[in-house]
Amino acid sequence: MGFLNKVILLGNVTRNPEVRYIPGSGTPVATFGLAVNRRYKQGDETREETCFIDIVAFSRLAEFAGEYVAKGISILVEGRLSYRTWEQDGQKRSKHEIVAENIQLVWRKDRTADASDLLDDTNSDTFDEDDIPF
Amino acid sequence: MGFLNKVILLGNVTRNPEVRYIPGSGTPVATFGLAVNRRYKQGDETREETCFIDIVAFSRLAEFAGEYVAKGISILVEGRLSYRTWEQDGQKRSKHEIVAENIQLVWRKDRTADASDLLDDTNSDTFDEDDIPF
Amino acid sequence: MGFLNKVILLGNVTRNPEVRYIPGSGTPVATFGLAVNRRYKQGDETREETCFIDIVAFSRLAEFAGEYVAKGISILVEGRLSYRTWEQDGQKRSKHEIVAENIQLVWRKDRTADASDLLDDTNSDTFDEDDIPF
Amino acid sequence: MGFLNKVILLGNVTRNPEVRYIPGSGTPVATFGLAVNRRYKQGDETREETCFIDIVAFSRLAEFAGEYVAKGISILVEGRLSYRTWEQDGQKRSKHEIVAENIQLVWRKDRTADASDLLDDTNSDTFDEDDIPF
DNA sequence: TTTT
DNA sequence: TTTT
Repeated sequence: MGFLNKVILLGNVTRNPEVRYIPGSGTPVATFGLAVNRRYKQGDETREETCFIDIVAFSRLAEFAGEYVAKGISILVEGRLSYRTWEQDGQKRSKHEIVAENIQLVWRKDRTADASDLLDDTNSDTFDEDDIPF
Repeated sequence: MGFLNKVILLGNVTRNPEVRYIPGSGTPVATFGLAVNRRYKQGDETREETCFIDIVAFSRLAEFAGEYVAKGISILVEGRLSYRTWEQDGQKRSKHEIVAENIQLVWRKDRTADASDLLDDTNSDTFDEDDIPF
Repeated sequence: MGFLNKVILLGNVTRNPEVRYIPGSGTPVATFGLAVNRRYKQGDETREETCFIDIVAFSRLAEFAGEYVAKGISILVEGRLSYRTWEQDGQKRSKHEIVAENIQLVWRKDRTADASDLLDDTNSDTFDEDDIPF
Repeated sequence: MGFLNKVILLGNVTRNPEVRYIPGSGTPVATFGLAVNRRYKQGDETREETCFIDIVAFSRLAEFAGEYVAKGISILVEGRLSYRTWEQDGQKRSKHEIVAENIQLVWRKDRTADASDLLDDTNSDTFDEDDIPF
């Protein structure tokens, strides 16, 4: 059957990549953490919530990650959502992570130069004139 | 700061939506499960892995889900990846889920009419040279 | 430099695919049209606008398109936006089209089972209680 | 009916935004150009092609663009593909552009720190541009 | 916990 | 386990 599984995240790296090698094939596998923040308004308070997720990269992209991705930098990750299950000490465990298919290093500017506050009302047809802050 | 958190999934609904109402505001919240399969080749075997993830919808989209989404059907979900943490019996628990921002009901045709076999070789890490037809 | 060019469209096929073969290599190339509608409200009128765009597929995906894609059906196309320029009768001409990287055949249900009207207000944080139509 | 029209582009701004105001409503509208490059391999040569497209932003996002977007900078644009038609001097004209729904300012690092080379082999086809039959 |  |  036909499916689609597409994830695009722009966020901050929370852990340096760890690169391992699959026994046998020797394929490199890199794992690191990503934090994607989101600012939203609740009444007149601005709140923030953060999505933490692990990123996994294979092969050449793993080598790239091992070399250029580092804790604290901003990256853009395109990939697919994955769900892994395993047993640990007789317990079932499971985990969501992103299998990266593309990684872009970006350097985001400071918050004055950012459109994220506007996000919720950016459709031309739901625009609230009173809401413009400048 | 500026972030991007975009997820698009086409898969099968694994559980009928459960609709609850937020105490106080009464905002409807619907939750249901989605399975997104992926077929890939390992050597000359065709394998399948499934990503299971919970979908959460709010407000009008929750009511829509409660009315039209049902176990077994195929849907397209656009939304954002979310990570929730809470305490349960003194234990820290956490969970990834998708906050839906758009849901489309689709009806997929049978597998003969599908391009998913072609997709698998596009990952650099599962690529099988013998498979190229030209 | 690093770039990202990602397009995902769910729409109706407006022309049967035409399949040609690149001289020399014999690589198949399929071209067909796609219409993606959008419904929105202007005041209290519901309006509709349609985005027409040509889709190009290569190689195995072109063969798939030639076989299964047909005028009138609904498909999901994932790909990248492309801009071609050429000369015709001494005139510069140019064109945007989508280079498909994945095509899924879908069969959409009738409009009663559809969330597209809800699209503009589906964020939990911009929800307007007065707006709920049921 | 249900449709999906989602575009995500990371590229360079080619023209400073021009901000106009819709007569009557006074809604701001910003327009500027974006170039999204793509590097790919043809045999053992690395080639580059560029997709040029105009971006349109409305309302608060238009004001944001007028203030922060400038020729030469890198931005991430999320939006939808749009197709406009009009008459000019008795001639039918038409145009594709992106209606922005989110803009992120990013600052990309130099090319050594980039994964785009790795991306190219993920397309199953490496076709020869000179051979396209139209 | 699971869909096809 | 966490980034800004």
